[in-house]
Amino acid sequence: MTDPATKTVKAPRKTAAKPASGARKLVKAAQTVGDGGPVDNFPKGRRAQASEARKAAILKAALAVFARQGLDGASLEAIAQAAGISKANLLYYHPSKEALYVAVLEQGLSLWLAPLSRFTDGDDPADAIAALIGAKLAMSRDHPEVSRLFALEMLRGAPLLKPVLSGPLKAVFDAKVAVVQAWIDAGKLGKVDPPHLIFSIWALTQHYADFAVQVRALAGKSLSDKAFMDETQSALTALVLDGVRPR
Amino acid sequence: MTDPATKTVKAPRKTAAKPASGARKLVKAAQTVGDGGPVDNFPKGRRAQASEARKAAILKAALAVFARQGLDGASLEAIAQAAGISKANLLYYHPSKEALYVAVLEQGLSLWLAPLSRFTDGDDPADAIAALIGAKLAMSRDHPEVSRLFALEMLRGAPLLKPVLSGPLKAVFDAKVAVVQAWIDAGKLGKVDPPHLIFSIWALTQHYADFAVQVRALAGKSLSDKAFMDETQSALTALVLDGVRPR
DNA sequence: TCGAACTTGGACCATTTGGTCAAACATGGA
DNA sequence: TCCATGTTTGACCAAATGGTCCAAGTTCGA
Repeated sequence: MTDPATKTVKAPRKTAAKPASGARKLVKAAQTVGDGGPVDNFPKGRRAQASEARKAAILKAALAVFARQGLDGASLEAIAQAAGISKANLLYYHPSKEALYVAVLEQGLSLWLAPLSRFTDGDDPADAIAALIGAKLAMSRDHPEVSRLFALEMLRGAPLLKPVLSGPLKAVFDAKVAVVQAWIDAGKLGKVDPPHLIFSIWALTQHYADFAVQVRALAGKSLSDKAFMDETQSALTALVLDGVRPR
Repeated sequence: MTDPATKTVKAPRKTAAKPASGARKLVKAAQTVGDGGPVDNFPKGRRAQASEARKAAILKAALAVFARQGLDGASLEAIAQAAGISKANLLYYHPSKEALYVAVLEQGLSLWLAPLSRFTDGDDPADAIAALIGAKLAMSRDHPEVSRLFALEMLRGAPLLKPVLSGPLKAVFDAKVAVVQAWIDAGKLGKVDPPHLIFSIWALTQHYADFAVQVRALAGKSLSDKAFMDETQSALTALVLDGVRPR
């Protein structure tokens, strides 16, 4: 603060579009995926509790709205209303719409990455693959909005997520590719293309969240239907493991 | 016009949200998918030609912008600029943003539905399935924006497309499910779940268009790369036909 | 050649919306 | 009890945006 003028200016109405790189924050969040974040379990006062509940409510409401309407389509007013607070209050917790969006993305990131992280080398590749399919499908059932949010972000060209994709995610991805390759080398798996296998499992499972409307229109069911969930899981697992050709 | 007042009022600024059902138009478009639309090949004047070219340019520009930014994120100004005309002129051709969006969707519908329509009963299910995968994958390579546009529409809950989904598309879908079932009954195919097989093929192939950023970030390639295209096609075909388990 | 019909875009307008501000309201510790 | 600190919101503001209007071209058939 050597310039005395800056003291009074106080940012003259958002000049130009700031770099606004919430991307950095997302990369950090992706790296600390397993640890569940800061624990801070010391005794909370009523106020702190209420505040935390509100913050959670805001993120939940924002996720719901963003996942349906997209970043541009969502209005702060709509999110605030869904969270049961005023728009001004919403902006008290998150300085801007994009910051809120980043916070939502950040929160979803761990859920998003968890299944692949748990995909580890084991005796039976078939079991590991089945487990991965199960985990991702459960994710599509229990948190379809998260899946949709990420799909939306990809469709935009992932301006905020790209650093995560080519950074932390690529690291995990490469590791899992190696795992699959090891299975193939050991003769435990047919000669498949490891990267494509992972893409395939993602595509197959996320489809049921992202294209849920279509699935519902054509099959008449959704994953929230227990029978349909089971049926889908077996169908996908069978497809990936054995394909469709008669044996 | 019994009320003299209405004469001067002249619709006081778009009253309430009209039904605005461009959905009807879409359903009709979906039904006439194969015929390539009205042919009208009578001699065209210079004017008509230019007009047609402009219309095409508009739809192309609109597709590009809508597919990236979504209905809400896209601005008429941006589309007009991409098409090289003024916003007012754009609105001369399409009465509203939503109407333009519907027109774009309508145009993409035939491309979108074509591969499945061509999926017919034949001697060898393996060939038919491989062909379907090839066609859908080619679609992802040659018209990724169309794929993304539809994905975007699904993620929104398909407000405009739902009638198409549960109408014409469901009809085609059911027919193809029957085809697959017949193969199974004839012992030409393993005991797969026909609806899920179709969903799977859609999911697998569209993934490479919709999640192209992610694929590029993780695999370093995209379908426009000939080698990667071939590799992807074999990988997906092999997966669907034979699965990953060693034989 | 001439005018009716088709095109085109600059100026405008109303509304929506992201964001700011200051004043009112809690609340919990001293 | 009292106030410093943290919350909450209604009133506002400026920019962006969908859409309208009208005047100025263009084209093409008669």
